[in-house]
Amino acid sequence: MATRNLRPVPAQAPATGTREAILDNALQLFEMQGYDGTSLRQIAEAVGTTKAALYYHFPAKEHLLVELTRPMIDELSNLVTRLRADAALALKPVDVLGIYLDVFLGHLPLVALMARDPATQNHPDIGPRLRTLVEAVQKHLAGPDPSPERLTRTFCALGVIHAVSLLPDDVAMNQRDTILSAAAAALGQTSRAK
Amino acid sequence: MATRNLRPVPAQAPATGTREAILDNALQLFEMQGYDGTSLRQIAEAVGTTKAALYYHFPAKEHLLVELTRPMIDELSNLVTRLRADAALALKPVDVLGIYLDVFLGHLPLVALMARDPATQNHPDIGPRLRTLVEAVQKHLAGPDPSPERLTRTFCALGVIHAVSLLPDDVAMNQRDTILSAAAAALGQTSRAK
DNA sequence: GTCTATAGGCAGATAGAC
DNA sequence: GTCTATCTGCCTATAGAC
Repeated sequence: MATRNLRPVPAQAPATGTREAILDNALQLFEMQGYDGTSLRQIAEAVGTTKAALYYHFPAKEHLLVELTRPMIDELSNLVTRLRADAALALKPVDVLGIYLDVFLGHLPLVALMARDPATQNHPDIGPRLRTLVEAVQKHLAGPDPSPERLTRTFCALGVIHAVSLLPDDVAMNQRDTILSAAAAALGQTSRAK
Repeated sequence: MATRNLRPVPAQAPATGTREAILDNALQLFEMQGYDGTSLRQIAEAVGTTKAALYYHFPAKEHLLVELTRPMIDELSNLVTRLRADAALALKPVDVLGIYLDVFLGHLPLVALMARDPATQNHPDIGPRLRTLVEAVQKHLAGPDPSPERLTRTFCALGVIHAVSLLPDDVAMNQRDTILSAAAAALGQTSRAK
């Protein structure tokens, strides 16, 4: 019941069909109340339909979570694939942070859910997958045989990016370069915010 | 089920009485499964007692949350009081970040719960209070009439500290100065890790 | 594709014996 | 201070009409 003030955020479709309306409302409610704190009755009411209609579109409540998180998981997966292919090479740490940040900025409403909801983190198809992907990015940033300090700093740099979910929406979208610069600084690299 | 490696953390009692055992087990379960995902039956089983016994010690489930979070909320409150008294003065941004970080490190098991659980953030006696306190620290760090960049960087610096809940426990405890250094760097200040 | 009605289970919470 | 037994209500999910 907020976050739709200025221009439309590209990552969120305008909810044409019923199925999209369900996902849209479910995401908003999950974000506010958490997955376990949100009942199918609430979602159905928000959409303007009934619980039974929900079960026509989704076989179980947890499938809402899986469908909602899939796009962002897939993008992270692509990033990690790219990192693996690129193993020896051209991507500098700042570049990796930038791509990682852009994935997060492209899915802001989702980030809050994935970063904060225990039900999401504990779902067998989501939590382990997400942790593996983040760990892969972190290991890449740390480089081979990292010192404890370097390791800690990679966690800190990712922490900056994960914190975008706490930013006011307009700040997050307009300050991309500042955030990247802060993350790079936390990592111990300097980057000119253009 | 961890976090007890080196010197004892003063904030976590060893659970002597039943009441403490209940709080102890509740915290662990809330951390793993979330507040809404944890039933009183589970807590009672973990403690080795019954649901009814829980109700002798606590009038309702939500009081577990309030009791668990109070110590850390109080410490944050003290920090903010200190900042207000100190308004004109001696505490540099890096000092503030250091104190803030130490509060978090002193309550690591709690941080995960307060940072990530929607039920905690939505509880009327916890969420609003916590947000007010963090906002006060953030405003103090930003200084008077901050630029958008400065504002973003304060969020980033706090994001580094909030990320301690994601660190492996041993890293968090042993790398205090590195974390502080990264947070200061994100803010745009340099700090020598001593 | 959406509805009404309902099954079946487990949640939080209470009563009252010991 | 802790127990057994139970109440009430909401939850996820299903059956079957339209």
